[in-house]
Amino acid sequence: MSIEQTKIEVTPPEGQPRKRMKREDRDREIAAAAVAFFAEVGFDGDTRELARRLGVTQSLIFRYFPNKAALIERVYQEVYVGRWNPYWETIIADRSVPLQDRLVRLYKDYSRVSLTYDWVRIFMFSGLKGEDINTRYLKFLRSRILEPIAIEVRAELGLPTPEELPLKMSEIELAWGINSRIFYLGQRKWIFNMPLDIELDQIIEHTIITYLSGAKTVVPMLIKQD
Amino acid sequence: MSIEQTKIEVTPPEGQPRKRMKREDRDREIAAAAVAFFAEVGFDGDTRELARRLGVTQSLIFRYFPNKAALIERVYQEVYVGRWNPYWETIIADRSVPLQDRLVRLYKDYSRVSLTYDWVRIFMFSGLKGEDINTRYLKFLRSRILEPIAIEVRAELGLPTPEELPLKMSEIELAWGINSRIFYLGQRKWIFNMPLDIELDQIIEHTIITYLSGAKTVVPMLIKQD
DNA sequence: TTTTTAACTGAACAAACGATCAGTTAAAAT
DNA sequence: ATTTTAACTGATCGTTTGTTCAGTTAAAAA
Repeated sequence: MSIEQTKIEVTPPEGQPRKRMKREDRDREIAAAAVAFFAEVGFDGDTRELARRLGVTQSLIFRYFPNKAALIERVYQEVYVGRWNPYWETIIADRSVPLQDRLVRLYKDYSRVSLTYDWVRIFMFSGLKGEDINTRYLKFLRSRILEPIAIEVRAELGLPTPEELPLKMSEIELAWGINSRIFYLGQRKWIFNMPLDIELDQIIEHTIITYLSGAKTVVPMLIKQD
Repeated sequence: MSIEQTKIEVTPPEGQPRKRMKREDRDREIAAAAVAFFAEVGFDGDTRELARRLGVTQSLIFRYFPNKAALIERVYQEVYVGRWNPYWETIIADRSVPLQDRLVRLYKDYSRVSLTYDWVRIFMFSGLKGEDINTRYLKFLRSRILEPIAIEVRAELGLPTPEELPLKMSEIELAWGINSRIFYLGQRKWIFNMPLDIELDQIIEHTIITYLSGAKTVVPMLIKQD
């Protein structure tokens, strides 16, 4: 599914001139290298260095992408669009499994893609650049993950369904708490150089327990307001 | 305390040549403008544009700072060191006030500085640049805020003191949850362009309630493990 | 008013960068 | 074996950027 599952040879055979590749392969190779490179140094990283890492000349990059902005756009596609797993959306609604287990399973899996070096750093670089792709991603996340979670919490606590009583902003806001927790772990590790002291799986479990026990206290209070 | 409390005139009087300033004043003016400028565009922002905003020539900046790196170092000082409020450390330990109220008060005040445009964005820019100042700040935060909170939670729940039983990593990790929640709000607003749907004060209250009710469930479990 | 001090300017340099293009050559087609 | 195709290179251009410095001038000292 994601690009790095394809084994790509980047270092050229020592001494020998680099073999020519089919357009499609080279295109993917450049895109993959660009993801790794820009994740490391940011989007101001220069194309000569990127070319050097690929073992090709800088001008070749511009034969595959009309300009640097187009290359960056491609990086966004690879990371945001290419790595979303629709399976996550199905886990949440499966009421044959206890809610706590569903959420733990969901976030353990989600964190395997969204807590990678590339993902975390590119998400921040693009956000700081003012790209609207971040806003779009988070709106998507809210509708596909956070709102469904808030709905399941209603059911779990025996409260009215959203049809009977629409979700409050603050219920969804409570669910943001889970994501903020998870994402912050990635930032500590990949941006702030503060490695986690305990195991990720354990933190995720505690995060879910904390969220659910908080929700039990707060949500009934919330839906009574005005 | 912080630099922006001093009223600084930045736009030069129309038409008139810019008045000369005392070294100390100009120094502070440049530093303050640099904070705002780099927060907006990142540390790759060019010094000519910064000078333009100040209404001076670019070469003047280099008469006040030996090079760009020194100017950036100054920005770190302004934001990280200059805005820390020791009062926060005293709120936590005041047992004449209920713990929930202490934490709400602490984080409402803390968020007034750490959820500003400048603070959030510069924190990320410097982190992505690989500066160690972020790591140092977070270690400081952990020792001055998070560990004290974990200690107060022990007391609140009638559990052994840290002298009797040292704090577990996972107890501190649980307290990170509060900060990650707060910081993420700042990122949504100032980086991802996802304005909050409900009031900040309310979110903080829910965050604290959630943390405490989660702690009541999780902490007794944690301190029994090996 | 005159002299001295130091805040400030304008022009310039070298390095780094995105982008272009005419030419080269490996590999596929004949 | 020869031709055709297209992947790739190397050199170069124009801009932007950090940094320097000799000279200018407002304000303080005399």
